[in-house]
Amino acid sequence: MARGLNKAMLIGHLGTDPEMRVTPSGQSVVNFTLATNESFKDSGGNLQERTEWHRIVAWGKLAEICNQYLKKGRQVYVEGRLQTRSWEDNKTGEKKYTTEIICSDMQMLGSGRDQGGQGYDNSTSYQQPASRKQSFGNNNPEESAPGSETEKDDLPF
Amino acid sequence: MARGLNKAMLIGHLGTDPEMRVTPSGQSVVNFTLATNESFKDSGGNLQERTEWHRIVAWGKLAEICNQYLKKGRQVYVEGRLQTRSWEDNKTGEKKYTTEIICSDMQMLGSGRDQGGQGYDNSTSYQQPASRKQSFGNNNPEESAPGSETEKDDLPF
Amino acid sequence: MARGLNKAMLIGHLGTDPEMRVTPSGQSVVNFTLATNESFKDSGGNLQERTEWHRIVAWGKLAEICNQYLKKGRQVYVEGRLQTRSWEDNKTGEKKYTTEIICSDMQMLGSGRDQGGQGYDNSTSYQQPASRKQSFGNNNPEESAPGSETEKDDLPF
Amino acid sequence: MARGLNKAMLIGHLGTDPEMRVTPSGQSVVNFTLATNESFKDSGGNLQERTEWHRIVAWGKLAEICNQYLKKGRQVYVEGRLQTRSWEDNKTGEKKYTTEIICSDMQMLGSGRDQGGQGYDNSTSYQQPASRKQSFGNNNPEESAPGSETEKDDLPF
DNA sequence: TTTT
DNA sequence: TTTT
Repeated sequence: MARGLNKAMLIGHLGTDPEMRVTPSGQSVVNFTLATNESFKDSGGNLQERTEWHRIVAWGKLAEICNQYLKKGRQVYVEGRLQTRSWEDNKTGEKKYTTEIICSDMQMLGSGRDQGGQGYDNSTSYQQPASRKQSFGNNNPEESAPGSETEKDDLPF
Repeated sequence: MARGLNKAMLIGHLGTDPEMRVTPSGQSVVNFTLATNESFKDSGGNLQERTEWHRIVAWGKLAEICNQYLKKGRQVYVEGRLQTRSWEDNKTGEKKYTTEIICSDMQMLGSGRDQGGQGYDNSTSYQQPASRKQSFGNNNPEESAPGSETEKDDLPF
Repeated sequence: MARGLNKAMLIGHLGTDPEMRVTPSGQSVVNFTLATNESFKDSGGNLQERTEWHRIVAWGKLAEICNQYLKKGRQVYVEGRLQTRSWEDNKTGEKKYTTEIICSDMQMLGSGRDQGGQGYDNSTSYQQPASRKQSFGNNNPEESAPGSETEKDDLPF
Repeated sequence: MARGLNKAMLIGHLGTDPEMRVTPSGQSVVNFTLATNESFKDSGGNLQERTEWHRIVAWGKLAEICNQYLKKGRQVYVEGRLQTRSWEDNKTGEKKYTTEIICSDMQMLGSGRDQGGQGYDNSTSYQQPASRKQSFGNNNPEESAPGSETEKDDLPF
């Protein structure tokens, strides 16, 4: 359960193809960068553009889906939580920090035609289970009875 | 899975105590209203206040927690999806519509001392599982190994 | 200023062309509907689809931009606040309620090629000023010095 | 105007009193850190707690309000955009990166009684103007109109 | 009434 | 460095 809210919501384009790896314990992780663009006027009244780059991390099945369907240039919606991790620079021994968005929901936007798409279903989205967050039963039990196989399928399409 | 985003996020105070019922199939549902307040200046420059009322619905364990811990006046954060349902007015036979927020995440805010609180843990929050939404594995499998008992407990405190 | 949070965030497709009108006081208003789609498995394990329809309202320049660039079928991101207004049914005299999203930010998504697009810049977004909300100076004054003409232009493209 | 969405939403407690400074050009800036807490069960099924720390930056009037009313320990809602800036470490000459949330909306939560509060209006919130974002007129001019009946009903149900 |  |  969260005690406090920690949420990031982004719409942007992938700057790189997703990079997939598998942890020693056998879990899938994917990393990619996402650019969000913003225009503003500077103090001289000239229209300027700023691009902000975000580091996205996804785990498990969501990682696999990102790896399979996302490509550099693809427009996506990403929702997740902010996480800053520290690591030691091998060369200097210094402690460094990186802030990442741990993705819990991803949606492909647009038609995918000019996005390097090759026949995927571009309007599908994917959401992580809330199992880590101490769940409290079904959201709407009229739709999904106890014992249904809802979560046992691997892929929804 | 969502195809598209449908999200509401509210911070406000309960206008009523939660009302709990159990469906014929044995599922818990809770309803309450939430007031969000906004101030603005009218065209005369005078500060005006507007209160917007929202109808909140929660299912399952989240319903039970709302029922147990929330009281009229309590300040909460509510996240959910918008849903408009129609029903027939018994007296006139007319079709009517109500828009509700189907709650998937709730957090109690503040210290609870002057909120009618009687000893509850005011900083706990609760989130629905994403089981209805075709999940894809654990959010961060390093923390919650396959086969762990994460979701088998009833209450997180 | 808001006292409380009242926010809706949607990604969906327009179900209708925007309908524009001008109020007696000369203000532009636009209305359109937005569909958000969600798939889920029913208790029998079958994939079901649900479409939720939302009523979107935009005012002022944002209304004009919606009117000019949006078309039925267009995929957009919409952010706004929930507002329920009541009106009297002319035929029955009954009081009725409608919940709408008062749009404060809109973005066109995708490439626009197969969306009825006719040469507009599809990646532009538009955001309402916060003038009604008791503002407190510039967000980042290094970028927009006092006295700059930031808000005097009508159209950003 | 944004082209793409870049939004962070946080509810947490200040880890430090806000630190205010004034830029050479005379603009106010405030910095503080915000802790968001999350509980989860580890793979052994034990309840663990994680605290995530966020660096918040506010400009202009919003900076002044944060400086005046916020204190270490205060619970707040913060909304803003993610921004990563780089700087050179004086000692090592290395390039380093920091991700901050440029605050555009802030709300004090709770009653403020045990939060070091000294008579401020604890339920006030503050929102930046959207002047940098190329605004398009009034959000809802019907509300600013003298004598409109829009807001006179109390309860919609 | 949208989209895939 | 916060909070419960």
